[in-house]
Amino acid sequence: MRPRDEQKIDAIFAAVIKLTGSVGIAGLKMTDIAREAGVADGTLYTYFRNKEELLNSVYYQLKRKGVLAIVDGSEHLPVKIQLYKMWESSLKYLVTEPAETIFLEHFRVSPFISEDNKKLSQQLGQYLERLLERGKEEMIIKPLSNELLISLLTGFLKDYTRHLVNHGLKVTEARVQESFALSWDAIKA
Amino acid sequence: MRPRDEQKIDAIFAAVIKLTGSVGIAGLKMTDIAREAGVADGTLYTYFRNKEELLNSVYYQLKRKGVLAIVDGSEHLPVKIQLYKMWESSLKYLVTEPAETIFLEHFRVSPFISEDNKKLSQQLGQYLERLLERGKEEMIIKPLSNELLISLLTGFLKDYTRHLVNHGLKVTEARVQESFALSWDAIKA
DNA sequence: AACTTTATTGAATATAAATTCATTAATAAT
DNA sequence: ATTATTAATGAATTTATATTCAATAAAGTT
Repeated sequence: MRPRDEQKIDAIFAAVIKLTGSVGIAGLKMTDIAREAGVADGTLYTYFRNKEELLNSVYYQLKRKGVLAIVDGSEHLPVKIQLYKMWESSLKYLVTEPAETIFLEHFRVSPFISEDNKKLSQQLGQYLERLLERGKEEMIIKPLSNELLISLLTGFLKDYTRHLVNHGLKVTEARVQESFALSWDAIKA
Repeated sequence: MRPRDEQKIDAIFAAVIKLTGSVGIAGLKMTDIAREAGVADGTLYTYFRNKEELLNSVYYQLKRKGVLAIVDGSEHLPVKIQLYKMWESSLKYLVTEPAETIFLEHFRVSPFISEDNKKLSQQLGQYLERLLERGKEEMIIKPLSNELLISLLTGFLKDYTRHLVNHGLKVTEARVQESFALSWDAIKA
């Protein structure tokens, strides 16, 4: 028997993400995905039951990947240092993969998202929450709700990323420091 | 001759925005728009040449409205006060009309947006820029690029809005002050 | 090397959605 | 009142897109 070519799945995922970056979820066509991935239309259906399942798979995979890209094993370092590392790795990750962000944001509000993936959206992010809690205990972070603090960090991060991407700017050490300093001044006690 | 019922245009716009809030641009169907607006499918085409033109009209109108909702005539007041007023009115506006935000964000990356509207996206926002420049001259705002400062303000604003909307929270005076204080601590010199 | 099984292809088909248009209903003008 | 003109309707049509499937190719098994 002939085995599946698992690389194809990666190519298909990459195609979905790349195309979403230019035309959004609204412009995604199975034919275009297939062409971009270098496979025939029908091949998409040996790996995924239908379009909905394909997109939900991409979403699920990106969510997992995104978390891993940010959470590294540096739990012992001071809060501010850990935050800085997260800030840096997030910025680099998001600027490298801007289409992924667009996919995640658009898919969450689309007719395709499954109930399971809707729940997933809310779960993740506990790592950052624990870090902020520690900062509050140590009195170096303002005693405000995590939601407020996280909105500032992630909101700024996303918009700054968009700015860098739109202007073709690199993530330099200076830019990481400059932007992190802004965030830190906001949330520090 | 029979005149056009201009109220219908408003109903159609409202329908587009409302539906986008639940299914995104990707889930928008002309039939659904018509039903939600209380008109027949064909009626959509007496007001708009096609779907693309309809959506671009909604986008254009929202852009103008959004600017007006934020820019009031308080140019003589101190920078910090003006920023606070903008923060407050923006927050109230965005929380009241969350679907509008989704429409604007998704439409910008969609196969429907026209070249004219793409340019429009970039233009607006000079009011805020001038205000920040004034703050820098007065040495009360950090001497950083407007893009960086604006990313922080608008990014945080959007994410905080989303949080309030998702949790059904009201825009109270306390929440406006609390969130503005975070922003201000970030950007102040 | 022949056989079996499953992947792959892409044109054909089915499905979904946008758009049209013959008909009817309102409104204004005469 | 009657007529003229344009809006409004929604079923029919067109167009776009998702999905299927018969034919073929590739890989493993004997």
